[in-house]
Amino acid sequence: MPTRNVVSWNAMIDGFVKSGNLVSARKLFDEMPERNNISVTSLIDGYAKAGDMASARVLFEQSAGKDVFSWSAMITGYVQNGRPGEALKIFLEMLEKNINPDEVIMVGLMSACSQLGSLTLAKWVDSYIAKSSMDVKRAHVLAALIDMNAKCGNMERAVVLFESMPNRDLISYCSMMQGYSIHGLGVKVVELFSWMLNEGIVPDDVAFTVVLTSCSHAGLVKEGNRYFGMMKNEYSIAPSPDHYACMVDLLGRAGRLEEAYELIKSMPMEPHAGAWGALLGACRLNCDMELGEMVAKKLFEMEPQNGGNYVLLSNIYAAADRWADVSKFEWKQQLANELEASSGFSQEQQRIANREELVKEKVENRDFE
DNA sequence: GTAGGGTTAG
Repeated sequence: MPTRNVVSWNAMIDGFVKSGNLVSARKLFDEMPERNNISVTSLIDGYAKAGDMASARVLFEQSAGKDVFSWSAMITGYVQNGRPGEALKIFLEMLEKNINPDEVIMVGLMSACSQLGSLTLAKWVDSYIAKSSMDVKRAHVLAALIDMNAKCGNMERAVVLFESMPNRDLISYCSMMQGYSIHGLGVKVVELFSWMLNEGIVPDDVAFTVVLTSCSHAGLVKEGNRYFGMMKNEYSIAPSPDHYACMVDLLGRAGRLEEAYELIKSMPMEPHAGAWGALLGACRLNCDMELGEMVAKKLFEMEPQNGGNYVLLSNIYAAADRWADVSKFEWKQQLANELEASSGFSQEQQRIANREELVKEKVENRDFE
């Protein structure tokens, strides 16, 4: 029974993909006597999850009779690898092939749209879904719609969608809170967070990241501290290095540099560059040259290729009227930029970024009707 | 036996 055979091969391929063993997945794929769309989609997804969109693309182009699943794997692959322009492009290609998108594809497209921040596209996608026969009440679809509208600057629409939900879950709350956060409405974020708790929804590490960064940006020190404690004590979530970085940022912005520094030193793990970077930003904000120099020195060692650190230190010197030091570090920053530009990885990143910009521009000028 | 929503800097 050849059909049955394909099914078992596919199950094995998917097993390898899910466990991250792409080499074995590929080996099976090459060796199997007969392949179908499912084999291809599994492997495309594997490459996409591993960040290798080039291989995914080759496989996709080679496959005959592409279906919604293979298109979907490509679209979400680009989205998850931060290449929304490519996701959009391939979506448009799919429409030209007269393949109808389903909910999963639209969720991917909305995520791409959020990343692009294009209100034009957001409006088109929103009405496209409304006109379609898709189930708009599905949690995935709604959360994506809320996220897209909030990130593309249509908060009113995001609010309407959110309030129309009969059962809000953790993700839709996070989308909404993040939306308020982006728009500088930290007080609303805190309010929503407590509503969420009142509804009996249990926050996770991401939810705390959202509320903590929001408190930090809005200067809500007391609340931030409270949530940080709540996360550890009431929900038994061990703070990640990123949570610590949020708290360093929160304290630092509020001018409490000493406490911020103490917090870094008290971390149970080695602080990452993000935490030190938050402290350096705070040193700049509070014109603390002594601590700033120390932190900057550490960061120059940890990530010499990051030009931003040189900028921050030279800003600190500028504020202190130490112009000789300023020019010294501006020169160093230039060096760091050149270093970054000369590495192949960054060139690739730059190439992608330029391409994304181009696609975005085209989208803005396109008539979505 | 295949694809899906939320987080992190200055």
